[in-house]
Amino acid sequence: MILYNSLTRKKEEVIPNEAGKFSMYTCGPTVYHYAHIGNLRTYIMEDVLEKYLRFTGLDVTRVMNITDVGHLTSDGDTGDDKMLKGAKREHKTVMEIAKFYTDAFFADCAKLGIKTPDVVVPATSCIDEFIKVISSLIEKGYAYEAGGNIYFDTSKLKEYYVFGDVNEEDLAVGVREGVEADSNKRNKADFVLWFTKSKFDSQELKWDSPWGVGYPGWHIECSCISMKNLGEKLDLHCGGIDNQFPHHTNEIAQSEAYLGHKWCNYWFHVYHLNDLSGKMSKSKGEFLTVSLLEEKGYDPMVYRFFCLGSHYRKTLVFDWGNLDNAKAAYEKLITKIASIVKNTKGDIDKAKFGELRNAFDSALGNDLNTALGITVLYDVLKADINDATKLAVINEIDSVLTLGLISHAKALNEAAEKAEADIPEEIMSLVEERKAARKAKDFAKADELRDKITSLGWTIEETRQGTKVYKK
RNA sequence: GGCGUCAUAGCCAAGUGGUAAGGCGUGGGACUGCAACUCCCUGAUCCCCAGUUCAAAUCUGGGUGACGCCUCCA
Repeated sequence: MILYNSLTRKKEEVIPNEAGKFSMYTCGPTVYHYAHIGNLRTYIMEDVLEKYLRFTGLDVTRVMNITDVGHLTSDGDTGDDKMLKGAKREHKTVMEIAKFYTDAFFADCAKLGIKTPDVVVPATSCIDEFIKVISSLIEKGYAYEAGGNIYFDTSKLKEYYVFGDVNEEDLAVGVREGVEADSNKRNKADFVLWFTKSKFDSQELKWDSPWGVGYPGWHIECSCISMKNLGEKLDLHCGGIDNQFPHHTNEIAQSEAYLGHKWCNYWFHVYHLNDLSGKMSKSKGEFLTVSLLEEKGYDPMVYRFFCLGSHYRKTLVFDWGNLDNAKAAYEKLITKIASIVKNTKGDIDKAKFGELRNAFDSALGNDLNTALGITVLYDVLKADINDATKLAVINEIDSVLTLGLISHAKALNEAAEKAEADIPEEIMSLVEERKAARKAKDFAKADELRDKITSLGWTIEETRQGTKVYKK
């Protein structure tokens, strides 16, 4: 496939290190709170990428970390630990918080059709690995101790700013409020590998290390977890665009300093979901979670459909009107599929099947053009082929898009049948009464009866197939 | 200030030099007692300026705007 590589800033043909196999690393969540739907956009797009790579025949191994320690709100020496903040807020221990929000994260993922990666690793389970790599970095002269902490020395690298041509002098330091420069650092861009003497000393989770009792910096976990599980050469690393710098830049610095050779070939960054006022965050505006979407009557799949309608390298603006737009489109799509899902007779037209499958393949194969992939879905529905063939193609497409197309369509049909069977006597007699009124052209009475049926929580419609009654 | 991404109809969006796909919405129509459903029809010269070319939304140069990052963030 062709994919935009953030590292080279070009679209490139993806060539695995080892033919037929593919290693993929994903920056997982910091489990201090629920994920909001902006966070989840990234995981949705990564999920589609993973499934598409499998669709093309690659044997993908995907690893994700869970950040359950060491992620400070500031990388200076002064920030709070996010995990500890969460724990304080909820009067729980850090481990309880981590467990709770890890479970919540995967529950949300499941609702959105996001497959759990093959390997999921909490940072706290790899402390030995971190210590091993940090020790080695010190030995090799890439890290130093200052003020009790271990820092990575970015001046030892030939190239540190790999994602853009940055002149360090031009970096604005402390542009954000509340960020202080750390005077222990030898260079502006140096970052902490291990904390022992943080000013913030109430850190709950600490481990012994050659440099004293402490805890790891944020960046080291991803490098170590990736190298431990996927080896010295990684095919693709993905994450949200905001992680490009400093997190991913630092990962490359550490990993390649440690390994002594190139580490990861392709970098995939998903752009943000914004609201009307800009970047979505957990602290401002509505805290949009999957549960909130459900409460408001949106199937989580509608949100997935909304995301797939746009390109991962484009900022997507969320507002309820846009989501309604996606909801209407998604429901219409399901309705259309529901009308063909019953009719599976006939042979699959192999040639047409291949043609349509190819159309989808080349859409996704061109820098993951999911919007065009969805268009292929409409082409399939309109194509002059039998329903069995249509369903076969849709099934293929949905193995990548995971919009629950066929299962939702079947559920829709079943629900309609069930609803019909479940209509209580009381409603049924009103419906019959209304039919009689209509026949007698007493439309005032018919409308009155429809209002009554509606007020009892049922909906009645005249469709081409006759009167349809169903629970709201 | 530096770096990066993006810029096509009300919204989402395709398009990778040969004369603007598709979806949602809107408006109109068919059907229906009405409504809903369904079906049909309906819209843009592509942020601006200059250049290359027989031909540019697509290439080049210069602007403008939005968003992101520059040590919390997906």
